[in-house]
Amino acid sequence: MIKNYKRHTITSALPYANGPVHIGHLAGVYVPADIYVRYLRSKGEDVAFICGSDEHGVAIELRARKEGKTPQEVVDFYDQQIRESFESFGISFDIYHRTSDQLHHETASEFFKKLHADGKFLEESSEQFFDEKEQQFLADRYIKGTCPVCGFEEAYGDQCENCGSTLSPDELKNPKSMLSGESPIKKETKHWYFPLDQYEPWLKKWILQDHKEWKANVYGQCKSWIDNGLKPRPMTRDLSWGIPVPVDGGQGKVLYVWFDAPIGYISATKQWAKDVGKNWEDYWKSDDTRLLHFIGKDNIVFHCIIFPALLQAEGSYIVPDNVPANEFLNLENNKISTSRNWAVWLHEYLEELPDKQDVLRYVLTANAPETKDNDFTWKDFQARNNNELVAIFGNFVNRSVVLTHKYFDGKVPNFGEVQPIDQRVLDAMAEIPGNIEKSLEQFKFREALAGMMELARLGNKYLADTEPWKLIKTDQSRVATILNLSLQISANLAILCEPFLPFTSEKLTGILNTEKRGWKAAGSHHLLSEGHQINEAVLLFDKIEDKTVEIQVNKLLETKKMNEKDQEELNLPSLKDEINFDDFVKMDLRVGEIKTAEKVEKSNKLLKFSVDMGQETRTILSGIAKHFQVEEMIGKKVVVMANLAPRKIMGVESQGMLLFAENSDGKLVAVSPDADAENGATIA
RNA sequence: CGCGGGGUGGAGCAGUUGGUAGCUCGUUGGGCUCAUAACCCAAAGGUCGCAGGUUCGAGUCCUGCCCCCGCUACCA
Repeated sequence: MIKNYKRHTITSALPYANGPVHIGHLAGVYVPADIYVRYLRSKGEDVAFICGSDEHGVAIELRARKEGKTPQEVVDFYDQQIRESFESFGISFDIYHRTSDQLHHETASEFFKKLHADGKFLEESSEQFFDEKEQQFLADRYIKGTCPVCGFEEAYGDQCENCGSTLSPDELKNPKSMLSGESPIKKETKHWYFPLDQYEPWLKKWILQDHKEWKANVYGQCKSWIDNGLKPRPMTRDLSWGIPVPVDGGQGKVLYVWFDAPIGYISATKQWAKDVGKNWEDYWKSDDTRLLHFIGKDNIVFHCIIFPALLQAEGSYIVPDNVPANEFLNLENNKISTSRNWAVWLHEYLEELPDKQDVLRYVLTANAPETKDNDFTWKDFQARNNNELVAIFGNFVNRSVVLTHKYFDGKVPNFGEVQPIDQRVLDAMAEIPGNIEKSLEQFKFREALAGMMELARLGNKYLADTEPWKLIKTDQSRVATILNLSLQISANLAILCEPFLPFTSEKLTGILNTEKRGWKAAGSHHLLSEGHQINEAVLLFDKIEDKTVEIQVNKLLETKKMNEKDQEELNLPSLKDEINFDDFVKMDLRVGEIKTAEKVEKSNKLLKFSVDMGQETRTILSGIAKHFQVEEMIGKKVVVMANLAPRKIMGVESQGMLLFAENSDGKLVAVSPDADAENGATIA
């Protein structure tokens, strides 16, 4: 099934350089990729582990504008920060490159030119919305207007949030630019389209037939895309920040980020090959190279459909053998969000929990979102550290080493006669590396990690069963055998844990006073020779106290609260134009009581109320069905704008308006007078 | 009726071609004392999202529905 590959090119998603990286990035992409790479290297395989910053795209341009910086300044800052975070966590890239680099610009341009020269693109002109004030073409999502289907006024250019209709910007009534708020104009623009539909037969065979072993989430997503019919996709954009379109007519346009970013893998490989004196083409154009992309689930279509099709179109490249995409990690029950600052940032973790990189690597692997979204909690973090790393792994090693010093002056004692219980341990020890390998080859990192821990658990049980601390009084040579074997287990752990816990592996190797061994040595009980002097025990892991974890939880809550506040301030609309007293008294606000409430047919937003206003009862429509249940409204006192001109909505006349407060999260709250306010009472 | 992934004891996960529901952690009880009050043993704990259906028998197959997440706003 698995071909005999000569070398491996392993990429991990390029982080977008407009913010720091957090535990979600680590859990979904970089830790699994690093585990796999370290495992391959440990086996002596030829590996190129590639990554870098993705530094183009509309978001960076907007951010730079907002912060009053140049896009280059923005990406320089985050590139540096991201780079340092990865390095500190032991993510062992062979190269961490950047897409703003000259070499990348050249590589991407060449790639584009080649496809262009070979006639692989379609050129098409169309009218696009253009914001004159900002001098910018507008992506669908940056246009707002009235939905032609339901009349919702805040519909986006691609979809109406209210009725769910899929739209195109042309269908919107009163389109407005979200950048300037102005009405955009139509302007003609030309773009280069990549006709994905032409690659459908090839994709069908390549993925649906030949790669049934891909993870269910990946395979399913691809199948869905292919089955739904592929369409040409524009590979260029009307922006200024990015790689200029390198062909005639491309002035003022740049390559689409999703065209240029994956090529970043190639340019990074080029740079690396140059640095270490290798031939980059071996890693991208040779059939005996295995290409793997580690990504998150949001990137599946780009890495499984678009990029491979581009590579195929170019003609000289290999395509990925597998794309082990993970799902997402949540944090304390909420989606991780950069904009809402709901995250554990790596650079902060490193400062606040120093020397605990392996703990996080462990927790994120044990709880990796391999088949579905998972949740990271600090409580779980603490439990896994204390109950698994400290209690099982660290404790076993410590016991073995301390006993060896106590009874044999820190020299590896002689291995004597093998008893049945020893044999069972030897057998299990010999079997475990193969099991871990099998799991790793299927990208089941949770399972692989559990396999490694099984060996530590086995060690503890072995000591408990043989009780050398009792035997020492009667049978020293038996104790020698037991401790020899315990130390051999520890030496095995040093090898097997290296992909997962590289810092721990190094520490353990130091305690055992040996050289670092490769994966192929694992399973043996001759890793330490008799009489070999080992070093004093140092603790591999420390307990994490409640207080430490509490600080993190509180910090998270604090940050969240603060950000919510900021967000609220940001989101509070600026005050409307000042009005004079005469304008104010024109408004007739009154207390009303809701008598009946019902949904308006064919509208999913409108509720129809009859409101007791003292002298009269009015019919009032309100677009709040998403926020309130019909039942909870009945009997409620509300504030009514009583002299608003009546208006027909969905065929029913609405005689006034109910007042609501809108929170920053968009939730509506009724503005309710106390129950003893009389119906019809005026408000001033 | 968009499409895809997921919904299994308190938490995280396995469950192969349908045949008495398993693992790790936690909990409770016991044992041990070499070890970071760590370790070892045992027990309790599940209407397998809901409702139907096929079958001698369904977590596993079929139908319908519900919930979470992604595709779908600077988020891997």
